[in-house]
Amino acid sequence: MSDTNVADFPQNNEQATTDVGGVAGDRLKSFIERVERLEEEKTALMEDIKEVYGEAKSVGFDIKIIRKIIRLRKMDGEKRREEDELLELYKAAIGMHS
Amino acid sequence: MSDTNVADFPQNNEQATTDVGGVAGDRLKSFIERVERLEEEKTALMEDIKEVYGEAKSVGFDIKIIRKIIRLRKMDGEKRREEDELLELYKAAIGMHS
Amino acid sequence: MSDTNVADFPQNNEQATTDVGGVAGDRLKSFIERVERLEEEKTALMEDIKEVYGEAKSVGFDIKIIRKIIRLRKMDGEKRREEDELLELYKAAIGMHS
Amino acid sequence: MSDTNVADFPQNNEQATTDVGGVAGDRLKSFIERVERLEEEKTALMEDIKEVYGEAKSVGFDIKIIRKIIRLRKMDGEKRREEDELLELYKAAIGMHS
DNA sequence: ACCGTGGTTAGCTTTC
DNA sequence: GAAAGCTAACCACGGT
Repeated sequence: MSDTNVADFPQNNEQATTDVGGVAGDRLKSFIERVERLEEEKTALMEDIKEVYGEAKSVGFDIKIIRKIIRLRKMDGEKRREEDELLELYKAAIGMHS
Repeated sequence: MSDTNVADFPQNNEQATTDVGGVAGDRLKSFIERVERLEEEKTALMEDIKEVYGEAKSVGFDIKIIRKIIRLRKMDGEKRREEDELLELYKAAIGMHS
Repeated sequence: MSDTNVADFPQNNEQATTDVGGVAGDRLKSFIERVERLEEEKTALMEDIKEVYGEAKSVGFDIKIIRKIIRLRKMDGEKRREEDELLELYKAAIGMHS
Repeated sequence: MSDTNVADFPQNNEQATTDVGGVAGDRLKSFIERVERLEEEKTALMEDIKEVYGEAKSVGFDIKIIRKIIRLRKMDGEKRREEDELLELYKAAIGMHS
């Protein structure tokens, strides 16, 4: 935390939190840390998602198909074309080559 | 959930969970729903992040600057980790196992 | 080159280059071939890189180490650039235009 | 070149090129620089490719379609499915919605 | 409203 | 064949 603290860049390290160069240091720092905390959580979530996919894969599912299904459900409606692709994937997965 | 349930596609809708076309329907459905739940959380998090940025902006900060600082700080962390890994590699190369 | 010429797909094969279905055939073809040529060069370059690694390996170096060093050096460059950009941003924020 | 020279890390800076810790410094440095040079060229090429796409776009072409054509030509054969997608894209481009 | 940039995801290659 | 790193494609945001 101390060595490469970029956020402190235009800031004095005296006791108080006051402005330097027109930038309210502490306020800024607080925003930065809030974002960083949220991004950490987001990263954790992304890892969780990956794990679920890994689990599904290890049980024999085709991740590509699952992803497509999820995307499809999100779109939900329009894009019938995607459904066609899914159908093709299913057929390929079953070994039913078109 | 009922209208465009693509996941059910190659599946019979009888009572049980059994295989259809080599795909274990219920198992699949469970994976899909877990991912969807996690992605919802992720979306919420992304909204939170946006809010923080918005708040910062409304108080006069430049979002671009904040983003760059955060990226820089992330790079610091990554760089340090890479350096540690490199050191490990060197040690291993010399035969100095940790 | 002649057998599966997909690019010609929506095109008439008459003498001239004119539009078919709203797509200017010759123009399109030219772009495609330029990209393909560049990608060939890129592929060659990637092979060269591989060769260098192979050579290094054959002389006893640990490729993993070399890769990591290169990545680290690249990060250094990127970080410096980012820092410069941040400085510019700060200056702009203060109204100190370079 | 002088400040963060990671490659020099476990190396003495005396006059000669000799081994330190079992690693032949100069030799290593040479490999690293060769790779870096090649990667620079590769990056330049990637930029050129982007430019071509940009040019095509500025003249009204749909980059997505061009990419798909190029991919298709590279695959050349197998993957009739891709061709179907291309057909759909064409139809959409022309405004002929399926 | 468009463009450019940056961040996310997906596919591929390569390594263990 | 599983895991990771790399590359490429995609998408969304912010700025102009």
